[in-house]
Amino acid sequence: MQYNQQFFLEIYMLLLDVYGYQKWWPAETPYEVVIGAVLTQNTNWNNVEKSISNLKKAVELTPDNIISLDNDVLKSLIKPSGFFNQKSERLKTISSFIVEYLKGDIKNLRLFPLETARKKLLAIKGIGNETADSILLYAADMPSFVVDKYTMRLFGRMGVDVAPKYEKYYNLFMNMLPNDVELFKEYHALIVEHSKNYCKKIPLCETCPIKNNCNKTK
DNA sequence: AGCCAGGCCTGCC
DNA sequence: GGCAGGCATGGC
Repeated sequence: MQYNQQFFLEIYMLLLDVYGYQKWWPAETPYEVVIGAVLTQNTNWNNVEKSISNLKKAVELTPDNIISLDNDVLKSLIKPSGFFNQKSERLKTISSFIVEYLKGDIKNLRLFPLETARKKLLAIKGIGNETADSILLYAADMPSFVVDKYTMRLFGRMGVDVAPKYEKYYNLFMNMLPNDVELFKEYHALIVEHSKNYCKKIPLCETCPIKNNCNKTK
């Protein structure tokens, strides 16, 4: 199919019109974004909220406090969001990175060029593409588009045939969209909001509000 | 009752 | 470089 800058902006406008501003990421501080980005790996956000609530009741959310938590305590606090053995370690690793290389403030990622900051995050064990880009975009306010399974499924259905690699989708969005942090934030949030309800199974497409743009329903 | 959720790593080919 | 398998809980 033919797609260009206009196509990607049209889909954005369409989603915005249907769902309205999402105002992502749902967190009180940039560091809480980091916590949520790790905890939501392959996990429903509802479960992540339980974990974050548990953490907040236990300590003030700072990298130092998370590092200081006993491992078993940390695991029990984040238990609702699953994979707690891996995720407890990942939270400590990223927190140590923030303390050691960013003077305790994830916002200091902004001191580096985007490419450099991205590579630093991806070098951390347990931080993959989506988690890194979520942190860059929503915690550090840097223009790194977040691609997730939903994004690939939705745009794959619409005939964007760069699947299935994250890198290819990432480069596509980075090249096709104006370099605008607020646009990136809202676009990803809208894709998620849309995908929670639609684009799962073909029968759902019958009532999909943007089905006219989807190859599968044509 | 299964399937899925805002992934990532490892090991094998 | 691609792909299955493992990781774990809670909601529908």
